Amino acid sequence: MKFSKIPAVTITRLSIYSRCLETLAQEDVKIIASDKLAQKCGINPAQIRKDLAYFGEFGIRGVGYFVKELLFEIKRILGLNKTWKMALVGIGNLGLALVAHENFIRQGYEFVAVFDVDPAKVGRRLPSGQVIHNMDDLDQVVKEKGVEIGVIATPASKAQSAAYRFISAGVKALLNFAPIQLQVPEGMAVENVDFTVKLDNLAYHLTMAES
Amino acid sequence: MKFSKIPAVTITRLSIYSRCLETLAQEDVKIIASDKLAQKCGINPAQIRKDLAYFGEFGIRGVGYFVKELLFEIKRILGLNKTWKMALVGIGNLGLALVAHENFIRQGYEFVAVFDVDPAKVGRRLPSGQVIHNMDDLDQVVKEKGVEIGVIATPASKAQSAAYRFISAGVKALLNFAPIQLQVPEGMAVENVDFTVKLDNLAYHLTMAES
DNA sequence: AGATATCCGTGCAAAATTTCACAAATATTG
DNA sequence: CAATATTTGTGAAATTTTGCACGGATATCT
Repeated sequence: MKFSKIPAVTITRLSIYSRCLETLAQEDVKIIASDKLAQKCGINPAQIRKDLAYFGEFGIRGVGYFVKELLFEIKRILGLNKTWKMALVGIGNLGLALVAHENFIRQGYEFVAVFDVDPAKVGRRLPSGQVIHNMDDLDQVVKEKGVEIGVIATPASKAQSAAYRFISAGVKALLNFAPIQLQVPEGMAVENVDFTVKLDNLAYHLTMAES
Repeated sequence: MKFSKIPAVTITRLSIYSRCLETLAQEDVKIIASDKLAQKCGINPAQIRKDLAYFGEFGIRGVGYFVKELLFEIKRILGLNKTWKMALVGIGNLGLALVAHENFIRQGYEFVAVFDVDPAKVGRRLPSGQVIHNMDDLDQVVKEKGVEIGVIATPASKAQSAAYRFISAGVKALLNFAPIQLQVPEGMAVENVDFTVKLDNLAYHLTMAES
């Protein structure tokens, strides 16, 4: 299938389009042209049409795209017509904030289990309802609850071992907040959310702009 | 100035190299070849050499790179030989977690001020020491404290107005956690940290892998 | 209804990025 | 010290990604 032929950046942009379209739908905009959508996203209009062309024809020439229809199609393509089950490892400041983040649910992502190594934390119940499990139970809990995405919010030093746990429990997708490059087997999907890398980009920009 | 000729991805990779090198330095590794470093970063070795070549010659043929020296040079290039002053808008779960995140300080980033619109929060002091300011004082506080990077951790609906505040206070770099495309004038640097876009990538990957 | 305007889908060219492959420099071995 | 082994820096090729520009389809206006 086409899977491997579609650039990762295209998928990232689809996600951005879907967000823009959601806003437009809320504003009760019915139809939008690629030019207008492009402007909102800060992207070239031809790029949008190209991205969509990988998956089919969703627009009407001389008219544009029906907002709701296109939104639906993009969500279908991305696989957002279901709720994805996530498990979190690392109940620190960041972990807590993530679990409490109500955006996830709205977007179709749900934390069905949380884990920590700290015996003092294990057994406690979070405000959002989840009981903190021991890491040793990860394999079992992941299988019981049907976890599909593993989220790692541990310190860098513990991230790789958390990843191994998820891998051996059969989880195929990881969202990693630890500032480290995870080693994973072929076929795993790993996405890194890395504040400091982004900050470094800003620092560089500021430094260059000065000189 | 070469600034505009250097790809953004190169800067991102430099940041990743610096992290790997820091680990190596801690492990007391003195010298490393581009092949080994590449393996650690999951990047092509020629890519590393090309990236570095934009800025000079840092290696020794037949030998490799001195870990500490290369680390120092990369940090200098990125502008990390100083502490950058940040201000945060939005003291929700995420905002609190960010301020508490001790990694930032270690990496040379410091929150010197925090803001929120909620009158109930304004005036309170965070565990990390900062007093929560009113948004109306942003301009003044930013100038007093010499804020260089604005961090936006508000809901999407408030993010653009927070950005405007920073912009008119003269801040030239923004780190945006809100799931929205900020509109900013020419010359501003904006980096988005976007969990849901990353999750959407994972969802797509999992969906494709099934079929 | 014909003329004009809008806007999608897409072939193709341009630009950007990655990767290869090798000369040049350094180190090591016999 | 010559021969062999490493490993960088880099020109050139290969690949990927972006953007232009236009045919074709739809709508609107006179």
